[in-house]
Amino acid sequence: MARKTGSHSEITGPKIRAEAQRLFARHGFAAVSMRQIAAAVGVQAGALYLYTSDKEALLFDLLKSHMDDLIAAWRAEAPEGADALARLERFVRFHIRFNLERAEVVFLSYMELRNLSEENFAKIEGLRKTYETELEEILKAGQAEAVFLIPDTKLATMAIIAMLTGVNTWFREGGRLSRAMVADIYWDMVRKAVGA
Amino acid sequence: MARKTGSHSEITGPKIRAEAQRLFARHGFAAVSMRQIAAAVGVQAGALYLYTSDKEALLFDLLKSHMDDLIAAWRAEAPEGADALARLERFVRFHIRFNLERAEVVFLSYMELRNLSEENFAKIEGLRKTYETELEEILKAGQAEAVFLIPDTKLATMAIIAMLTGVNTWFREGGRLSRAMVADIYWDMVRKAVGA
DNA sequence: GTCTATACCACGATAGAC
DNA sequence: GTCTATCGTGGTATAGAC
Repeated sequence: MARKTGSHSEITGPKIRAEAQRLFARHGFAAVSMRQIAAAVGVQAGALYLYTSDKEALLFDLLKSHMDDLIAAWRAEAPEGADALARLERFVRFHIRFNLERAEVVFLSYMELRNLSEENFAKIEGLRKTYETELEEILKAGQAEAVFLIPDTKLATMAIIAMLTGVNTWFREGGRLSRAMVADIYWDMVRKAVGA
Repeated sequence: MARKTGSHSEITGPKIRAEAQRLFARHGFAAVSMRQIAAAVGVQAGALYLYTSDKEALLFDLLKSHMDDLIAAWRAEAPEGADALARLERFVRFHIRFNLERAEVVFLSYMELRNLSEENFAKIEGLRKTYETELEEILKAGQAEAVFLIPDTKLATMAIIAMLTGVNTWFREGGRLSRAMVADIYWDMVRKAVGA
């Protein structure tokens, strides 16, 4: 506790990001005002500009951090030496778990890309492509090992990611199925879809 | 040609819907102003209110018409007497084709539901559920006939719809694959996923 | 049926006091 | 670091002329 002034910068910054994420996810980026975010944080609107250059930067930082986290988390968890089937299973379970844990920002990263500048959009799309390539490499490897039977690895990549991310649109905590049961069922469908 | 006045109501109404759809899809509902829509149509902002009660009604009408069209088109095309495998194939091809033909409003119907009032939201969700049930009934029938092997028909319904609708996010006319080839490949993956 | 004009309000962002 | 106050702009929607 080196500081003893009234400064709150270490807490206000993260609070702004958290409230912006919550509000953007709930109402949409364009529908949320800087005043609303400030009110949720407990400061005046002008104070937000000590932490962000403008509203778009607030959105971009959320999406950029999320994509970085996603890729880093997958690479930390990916079983490098394993065979394609084991790697695919790990990917499916990872994707469902990671996305359900961060439903708000995942939602944002699909819905609010339009509100980024051209260059910021390109950066996020690049990271998304990086992530998708991780899956495609697994599918190609399995195809080469002849343990998968996939008509087109690019389309299979897009199909699997869309299918898995779709869980976020309907899953509700405390519903009929637990996260683990959902992951089991999706893994079964994916495994069959790739012909394994 | 009974009319010969300066009235353009028969053309202005549809034009407003078309431009609103295009602009909402491109920039997002909240980011598009009534002035922008009016400018695209070629009238003044005030004139829009002769055709719609407010901005939200404009969005709701687009989504409602789309869902009605979707359900009607599927029911007109569904092979009622056929076996589950043939019905599923028809559904897969229908969904991809229909959604690619109306990419703008499909995009809206996934992205802009938040901007509807609670009751209008419920109406659209009801229609979506109706459509999803059409697929689930096919899956249940195939399960009963033992031609499908599906761990959970509800989840399979959501998974298949998410996977198929995902085509809209990456498909570009004139790319590597034609619509027909895409439909063939997706049908192959769906068929395998349901264990047929 | 469409126009011009405008009421009224909220927006993002900045300046300057404390 | 946060506040109050404010600038300039643009939002939805309506009134009344033609």
